[in-house]
Amino acid sequence: MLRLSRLTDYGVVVLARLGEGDLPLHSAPGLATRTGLPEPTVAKVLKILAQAGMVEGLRGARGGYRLARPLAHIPLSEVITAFDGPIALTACVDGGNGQCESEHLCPVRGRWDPVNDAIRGALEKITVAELAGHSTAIALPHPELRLAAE
Amino acid sequence: MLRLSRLTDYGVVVLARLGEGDLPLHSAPGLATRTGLPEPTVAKVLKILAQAGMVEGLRGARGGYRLARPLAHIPLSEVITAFDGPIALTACVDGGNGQCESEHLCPVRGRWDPVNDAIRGALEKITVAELAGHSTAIALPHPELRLAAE
DNA sequence: GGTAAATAGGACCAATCCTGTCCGCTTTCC
DNA sequence: GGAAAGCGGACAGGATTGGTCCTATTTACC
Repeated sequence: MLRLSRLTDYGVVVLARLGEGDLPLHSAPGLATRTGLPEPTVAKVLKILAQAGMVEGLRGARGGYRLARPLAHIPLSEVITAFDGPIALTACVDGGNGQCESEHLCPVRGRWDPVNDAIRGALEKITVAELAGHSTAIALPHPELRLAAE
Repeated sequence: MLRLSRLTDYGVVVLARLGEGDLPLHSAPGLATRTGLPEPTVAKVLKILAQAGMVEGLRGARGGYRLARPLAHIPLSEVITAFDGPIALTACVDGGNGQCESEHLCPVRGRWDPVNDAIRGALEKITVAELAGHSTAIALPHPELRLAAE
């Protein structure tokens, strides 16, 4: 179904909550109650977001997480990459040196790259702010996501 | 990794081989040897392609499969839909009535639709012929896959 | 008319991947 | 010094997918 992992979905939701701006700092337990997600899961999501540099974690009592950048500067592609790894539709991507045993027989060798690039490009153009909907984002549907050849 | 299923990948490869045009008819065992894929898998792929109307199966001895349409008329989105189901990045899509228990808490409710539409649009624009590369396709990289806002 | 070859359809098992959770450690405020 | 919170890793359960096999049906050839 071309689905991205559930963690990625959670990541966007958590980021959106973090950007709601009433408080600059949110704790993982607090975010858990506000999102309706289980607390250990939210903690895991925040850890991944912190490692990827989208949020900053402040340790110690009265600690918590805050956005490292405004949501409008976080492209969706970055969230997906943090949780799901590189954005690519097939396993045989970007180089793909000899890891496919039918390589010499494969008629589509290397042809997937432009497709992957197109998907990547689309996901780089939309930001989490636009998904959250409470920002300076353009109203949906996104004009920049329409394709040139239409 | 935003990957589509391996079967889909096989589907494209098998379609590409079917379109190589030397013979109009190919048997599943024959395609298996020509693609380097195990025969039962190729058979399964062909059955799915036949159900989806992209290839036609001719039963009986001297039977086989042939393309129902030229590859240039088979968009990549159709192959993906046949193997992986509807093209959507998240589970909460297109309607999504009450199947998400945190629905009332979710700040990104319904916002994914334009993203999904953009991906769908990109995958409808490219055909299997272009992936196969032996056709009347435009040379890569595909100009129609570039986004408008660049 | 019989046999062989090939598709059609479905069921099945194994393996992989993902999810969700938990633990111990470190840091910081009160 | 204690409590609260983040950090890092490990781990088991479950769902999904991949790959295989079996049987029935159809058709060409002898």
